[in-house]
Amino acid sequence: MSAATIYDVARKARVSAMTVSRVINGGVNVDELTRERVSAAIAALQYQVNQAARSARKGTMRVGMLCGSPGAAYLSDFLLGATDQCSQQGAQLIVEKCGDLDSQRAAAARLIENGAACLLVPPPLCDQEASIQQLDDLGVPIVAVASARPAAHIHAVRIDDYQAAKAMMHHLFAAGHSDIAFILGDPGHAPAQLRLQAYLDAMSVAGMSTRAGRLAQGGGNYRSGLTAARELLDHPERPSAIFACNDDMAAAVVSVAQGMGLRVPQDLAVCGFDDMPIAASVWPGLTTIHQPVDEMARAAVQLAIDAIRDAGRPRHRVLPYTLVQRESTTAGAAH
Amino acid sequence: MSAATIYDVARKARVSAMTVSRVINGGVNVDELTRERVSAAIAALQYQVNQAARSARKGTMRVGMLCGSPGAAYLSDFLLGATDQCSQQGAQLIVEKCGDLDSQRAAAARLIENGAACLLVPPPLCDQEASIQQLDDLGVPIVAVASARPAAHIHAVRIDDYQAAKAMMHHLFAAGHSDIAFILGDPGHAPAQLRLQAYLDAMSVAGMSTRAGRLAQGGGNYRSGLTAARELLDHPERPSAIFACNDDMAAAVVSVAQGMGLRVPQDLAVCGFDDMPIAASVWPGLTTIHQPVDEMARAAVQLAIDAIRDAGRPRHRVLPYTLVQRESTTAGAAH
DNA sequence: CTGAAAGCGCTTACAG
DNA sequence: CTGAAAGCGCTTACAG
Repeated sequence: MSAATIYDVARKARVSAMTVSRVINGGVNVDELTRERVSAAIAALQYQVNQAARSARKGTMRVGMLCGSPGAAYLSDFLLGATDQCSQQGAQLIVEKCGDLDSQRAAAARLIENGAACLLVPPPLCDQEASIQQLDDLGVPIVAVASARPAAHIHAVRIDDYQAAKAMMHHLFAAGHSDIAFILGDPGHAPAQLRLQAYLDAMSVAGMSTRAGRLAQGGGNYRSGLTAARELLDHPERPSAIFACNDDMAAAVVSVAQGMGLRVPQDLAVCGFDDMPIAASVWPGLTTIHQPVDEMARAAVQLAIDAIRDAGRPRHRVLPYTLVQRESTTAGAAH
Repeated sequence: MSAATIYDVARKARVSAMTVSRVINGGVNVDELTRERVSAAIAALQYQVNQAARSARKGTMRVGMLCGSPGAAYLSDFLLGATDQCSQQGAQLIVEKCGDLDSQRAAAARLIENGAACLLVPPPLCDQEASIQQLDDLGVPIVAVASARPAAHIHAVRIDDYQAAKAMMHHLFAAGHSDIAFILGDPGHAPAQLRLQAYLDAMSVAGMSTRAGRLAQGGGNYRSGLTAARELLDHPERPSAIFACNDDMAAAVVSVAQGMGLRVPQDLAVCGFDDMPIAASVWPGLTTIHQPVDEMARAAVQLAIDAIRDAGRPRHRVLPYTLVQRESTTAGAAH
């Protein structure tokens, strides 16, 4: 049988299609009892709005996305989540890549010209003040994704990087580590600064002043992780654990350690951040913080759609992270 | 002014909307002169079909995509191209991730249940015979993407991996290299075998029998590239160039070489394959083969849509690759 | 608070 | 080869 239409629902609830439409669209001016009858009919018939028909009437809702780092590992997951959420809502996702500020301006202009009524801005763009400022002037709402400290006047979806890094530190403490080193991320990556701050605060609160040779600057990629790891592990007194600001660098640490004949995690515990595919594919698997990229993308799209439908105060959603325990910190650890 | 509708075109061409519709849909039974009048009107008015309205009438066309390696570097570019092409054609892209054969069966079933009328199958799935066989039984057309040797009875989009690798060999020959080593890719990656074959054939045709110690097995990722590079460069007589089966491994070769104090490209030329983001981000930049991932995705979607509209003989499209010359093979080379 | 009517832009039978 | 009519499923004014 084919899908139920608004008329099926109307008949079952003994109202007009108009009233069903009102209920669906969160409309006001519907009697509470009527609303319940309609809702019950919708549930019974498993009615779903025909998005194509809706779009035919209202025009297609378009969500634009600015993409500043085309090679980013999280991007494909983000696109998966974003396109799916758009489909479900009958919206269309349009994406433009861009680099510097000038190209961003051009890309944003193209998105808007093509009908984007709201812009999604992932890192690193969402963390650059000049970038956000420029977008602000465009007159469409902005949704920052995974920004470290989103401005109050724009929408935002993120995790709490600070608390997540704290949680990781407590995991290491609980595993018996006290001499923990940290590899910093790309200086341009704002959330990385929060992670560093959490490391420093956790060490300080635990009464473990960070000794010299326990911090190394990384650049976020695997190669920079190799260099940083060598720097930390060449120290005469090795740390017992290394917390890398992301998984790529943590994977590099494991590789360097193993190259030096160290066993992970027995001789050196290693942990990362982000839970990118590499975290599960190296051996031993990396203990890390899972960022719910897919859900963040869906949430961002939903904020965008809500903002398009009825502009309201900017909303900030903080999604829960998960500490994923693998073998790089705990021998024989279960997932 | 708002976009032109089919009625605007009809009025301008002095025909009915019906006839315009026929022309748009490649319909038969239209007088040649009428068709020309209509086409002219379409061009003059810059008419574009309102996909939402069309979908409202015909139902939304859905293209399914099976995703077997969620972390793959090409995936985000592929999704970008595929979603964009789908939008333009008023189709919807739905994606399901999967792993082994059982999960593939389930994922494909879900796609079809959700309305997918054609399935896009990227690597590695499209190169596994069992995988294709299983999908064949589903009754929807299949489009293999970047398959090495696509079966004749399914649609396919790819580049000519063999010719591309040959071209790379000729580039190296032209740069004065004759003692060239090769790092093999993931054994499960079928196109990698074509690249190896091209290397072997090119060496043989050039009269340069491959000496011992000139082949190293890699796994496709950066780490395996490190190991393979060390193996090749520890040989008492070093090769003058290394051709890695993909960019990740080529980047690793550069790193190992530089760690040994070798200058790239003066002491060692290095090249990769695929033109992933890493190829441009390392120093020196990697000479590599550009795969037009975006266009391949668009072409795949178009084949899918054509197959849905009117099932015909399977079509195989071979897209042009590009040899991208960067600094890793030629000192001071321009892009 | 609720509904009858008209229309979004296109396509599907059905005539001629 | 061409067109008038009806309808896809929904929403937008407009009444009441």
